[in-house]
This record gives sequence, C-alpha cells and structure tokens, in this order.
Amino acid sequence: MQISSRFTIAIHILACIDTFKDDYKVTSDFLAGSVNVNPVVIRRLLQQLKAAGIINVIRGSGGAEIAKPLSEITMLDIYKAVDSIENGELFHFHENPNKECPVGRNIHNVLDDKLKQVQTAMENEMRSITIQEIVEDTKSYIQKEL
Amino acid sequence: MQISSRFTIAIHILACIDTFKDDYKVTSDFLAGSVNVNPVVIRRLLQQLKAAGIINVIRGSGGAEIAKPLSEITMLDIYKAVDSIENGELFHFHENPNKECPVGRNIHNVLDDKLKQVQTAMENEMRSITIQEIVEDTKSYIQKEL
DNA sequence: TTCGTTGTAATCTTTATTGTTACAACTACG
DNA sequence: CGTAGTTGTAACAATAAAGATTACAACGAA
Repeated sequence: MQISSRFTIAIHILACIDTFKDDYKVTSDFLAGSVNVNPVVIRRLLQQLKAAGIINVIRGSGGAEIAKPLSEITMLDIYKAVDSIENGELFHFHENPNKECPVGRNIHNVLDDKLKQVQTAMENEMRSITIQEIVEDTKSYIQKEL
Repeated sequence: MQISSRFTIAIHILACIDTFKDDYKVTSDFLAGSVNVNPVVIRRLLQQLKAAGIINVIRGSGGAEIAKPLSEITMLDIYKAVDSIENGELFHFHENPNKECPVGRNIHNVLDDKLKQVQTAMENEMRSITIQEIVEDTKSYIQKEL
C-alpha cells in the first residue's frame, strides 16, 4: 500500500497558508476548496499539525497560520505529524511466523535491522527537504504563469 | 499505510527455500506452515517471484528453487517483484487538487520531483541489501541456537 | 491411473481510509 | 447581548485494499 494522502494534503495546506496569508483568511473551507476534499478532513489535519507545533489554528474567528520559521519545518516533521504510516513502522511484517520453524522464529532477528535501515534512509531524505523550499518553488511556479 | 506484508513474506519464502533446499521438498504447503498464512497466498507470491525470474516453481511434482545466484538478488528486486506498492508510487497523492487555485494547479509541479527523490533514496538502500546477506544471517542465527 | 502438487478464479472477511452529516463550543463584531 | 462564521469532534457511511478461504482444473512422477 501507499503512504496516506494525508501527507501530500498536509504539504498542500502549508503551501496554501503561506501563499495566501496576506490576502485571505485561510479557513478550513478555503483550504478544502483548494485541495478538493471535505472541510472536516482538513480540520483533522490542522489539528494534527497543530499538535506537532507546526501551525496555530484560530478558534472562533477562524483561520490558520504557520507557527515557526519555514526553514525549520521539514518534510519529515509533516510526515510524522500527520501519522502517514501506522505506529511508525514503514513495513508491515507478517504477524505470526511459525516459532516451530527455525526460519520462522529467526526471521525478525534477521530482518528488523535491515528494514529499519531502509526506513531510516527514507526519513533522512525527507529531513533534507524543508517547507521553505516547497513554498519558494510554489511561488516561482505561480510567477511563471503570469 | 504500510508497505504490504507480501514483501516480508517474500523474503521469508526465499530464506526458507535456501535453508531447506537439501532436506525437504519446499512446497507451498511447507512454506505456508513456516510463514503461517494460507497456501494460496504463498502460491500467488511464488508466481510473482517466478515472473520476475527470481525462482522456478516445479509444477506437478511440486517445490520451488531459487533461479539465480543469491548475491544477484537484492531487496529491491523482491520489493518490485511482489508489487509492494501501487503502480510503483510510494506516495498517494490526493486526486483532484483544484485547478482554479494557483497552489492547487501547481502542487504537482512542486512536489513530484521531491517525492521521487525520497522514494529513490529508499530504493537505493534496498538495492544495497542482497538475499545472500539475509540467508547468511539466517544461518548464523540458526547456528547460535544449537 | 492415482496422488500430491501447482495455477488461478471466485468470493468473503476484515481493516483502513476517506467522505459526510451534525452539532456543541468558541470569538469577534455590530 | 446575540448573531454569524468558525473550529473541534463524534458518529457513521462509503469505498477500497489486503488477506483468507474454498474449489477445482491442469500437471507430472511413480
């Protein structure tokens, strides 16, 4: 299976918040319009991003804003914030290898480290990409349209 | 979501085939016993591994064998053989960003390369781990038990 | 020709994701 | 005040994917 679209939606949300911060009140409805999903889906994501300290959400009057410098928010932060995979494990290990079989009872010993190594390589790459880059790229693509 | 357990099961299968090749006829039932899943699940995986040229499956009399040197089979080969993710894309991109919105119509331009970059980092790490290592580790863990 | 096996279709169950409705709680503002 | 526009969140429906299971034809060796 693939990594949940919550991840790309969350990035989309942050790009919107920054892009439109001066011209619009960026509400869950506004964001839902750009992403093209139900506003409740957006609100749930906003809560997760807020819990991770990435954004502030203004209750009552509405709107969301980014809570810290864009250069200090990485793809990995977002990935973790929105719980893109189950309990932090990228690979779904088959549940009950047979303990009676020599291979079955050792397969975890053999694989766990190697799977972790792969997952870490992926996470390190995510850590190297910041929202700042993403927002800058977005602005430059929008510029090019004019 | 996580990467399908087909991936870890496929590795488990290969470890079994090699470990038991001299002492047992390694059938789908035998493998199903070690992995602890239905034999049909195993047969489907055997077909995928066969299609990728990784194993041969003996029809009629039964059994499976590895088709090429262990050092030439990487985790990435297995990962791709068993279709661990949908149509080769690790990330599920939200389907219909709004083309009326400047961010919505450019989000793919902005993200596609970066997502690919992360996926490639993961795949490169997988390419560096061979079944030979895995089989050797398995044998050494089994040795240690005695 | 019989036996154990593979190859594969069909179907069911389970689980996760995503979508939707509904409504209480909240804040700013007239 | 109280009203309008929001957020926060529960509850539940819809969809989709994974995995389990049953069934059986095709195959090969003895």
